[in-house]
Amino acid sequence: MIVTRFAPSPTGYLHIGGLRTALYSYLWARKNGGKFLLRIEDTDEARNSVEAAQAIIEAFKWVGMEHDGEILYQSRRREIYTRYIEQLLEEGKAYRCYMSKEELESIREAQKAAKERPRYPGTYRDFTGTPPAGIEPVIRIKAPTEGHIRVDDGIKGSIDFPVADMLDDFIIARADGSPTYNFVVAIDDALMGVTDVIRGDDHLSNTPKQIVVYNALGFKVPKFFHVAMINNPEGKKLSKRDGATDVMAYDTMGYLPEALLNFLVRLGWSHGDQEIFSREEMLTLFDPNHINNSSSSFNQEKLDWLNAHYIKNMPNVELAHRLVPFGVDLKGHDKIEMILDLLKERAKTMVHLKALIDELLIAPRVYDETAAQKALKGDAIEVLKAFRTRLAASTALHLPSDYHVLMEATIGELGVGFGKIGMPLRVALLGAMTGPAIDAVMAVLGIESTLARIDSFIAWQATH
RNA sequence: GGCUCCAUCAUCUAACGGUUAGGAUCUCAGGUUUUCAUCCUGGUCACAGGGGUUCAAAUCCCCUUGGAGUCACCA
Repeated sequence: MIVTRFAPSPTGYLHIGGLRTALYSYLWARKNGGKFLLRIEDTDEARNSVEAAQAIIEAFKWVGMEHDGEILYQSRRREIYTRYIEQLLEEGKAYRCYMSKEELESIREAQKAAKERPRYPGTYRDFTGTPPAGIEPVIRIKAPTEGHIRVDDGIKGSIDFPVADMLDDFIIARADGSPTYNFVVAIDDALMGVTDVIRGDDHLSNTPKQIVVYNALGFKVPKFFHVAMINNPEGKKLSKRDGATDVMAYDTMGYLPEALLNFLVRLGWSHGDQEIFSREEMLTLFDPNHINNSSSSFNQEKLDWLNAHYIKNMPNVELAHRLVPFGVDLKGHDKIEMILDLLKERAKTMVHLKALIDELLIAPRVYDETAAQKALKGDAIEVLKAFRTRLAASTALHLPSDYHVLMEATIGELGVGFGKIGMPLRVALLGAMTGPAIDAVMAVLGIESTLARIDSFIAWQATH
């Protein structure tokens, strides 16, 4: 069985890059009928863990991703780690190091000055004498001193890390007894039964250390997939300065979770030429072995395009429902279908769609000057008045075509072109030169509102 | 600086050594739309550079260059 996990450190919110690796992990587990676990890495900053977990759960909920089982908090697993530390101590695979921070620091300085790699020299590795007084020891693990550690990565291939150039006897427990990251990660992954670790590229150089721990404890090393980072449009690492990195900010901005997920799944992974992936398709097609090995840049235009696509293709009932959190309540409006059909293909985001709905449903307070000027050329106002008269005399108009007939009749009577009626009407009803088909706008507004808007405009132009 | 990773259009990417290097976003030009948007059609745009290996290289190897990550009693 495939078991994956997402193991964020509690920094406050779910990062867009984190969501991608979480998504990959989720898809891979679910595709194989396995498990997708969640673990909070709060060995150090225990204070934020509750909020962080909630923020992550909230984001997971928003995109419709669910983890299996209970959330694991590393801060609550101290005894487990302590037990393994003691085990390693007893087996002679780890040892107490009494070197003071100051001494360690001066050694590092000397090494740097000599242009050597800063590393712990192994002073207490085989120490048997009496330890110096007054120093709380840290626990170091005995790492190999030569040869290579091989990481078989599902994305990068097989990588050989030369031990001499990158490892030393690293600390697995601090002076206060608390375990360190690389130690607990390996233990938890092993204990949780994680078979496939899908995580960010930035953990690649941690992997040899974790393998040392796996080996010392006799655990089976999982399969690793190190996904390259997401860069900003300038090609640099994505940071808070690049605008939205918080997943939930995309909700606020009016992005649909399915669009964001589709965008992220395609950012670094592909399936031939396919661009649009439903949840079901992701689930059946995703394969971490086809993840691209180079880093990628976040590009807003494509997200916008995807978002527009999902808005456009969403059933109106569903769309109306999703619009509620954005402050749009169309419940009870008898023209919901017409309104949404008219506007959804013009919206890039839900926020945009709300704006479009408001523009349609709320009578214009101001008229675009240049638009009005253009629309009122010649005897346009007379045409508008003629139309108004016809409209006032009409009853039972429902469809756009009903209003269209009325427009045709007006210009037929006056012997003018369609533009003579279309433009003035457009400005009168919407206050601008652009917008949805004008007959459809009238069908949405109904006779009363349409008349009112025309009258307002006529009154306005009389004073201009 | 050491170690490691990465390198195809502006961007996301395809290519199982043999293709006129394909698709998508963006952009541009047409068409549809009384307008705008959508939609449709078409165009511009890429194998970082240099060496090898091979009948044949975007693809394999090496070097250069350029990016990135990481080197803690952080995670």
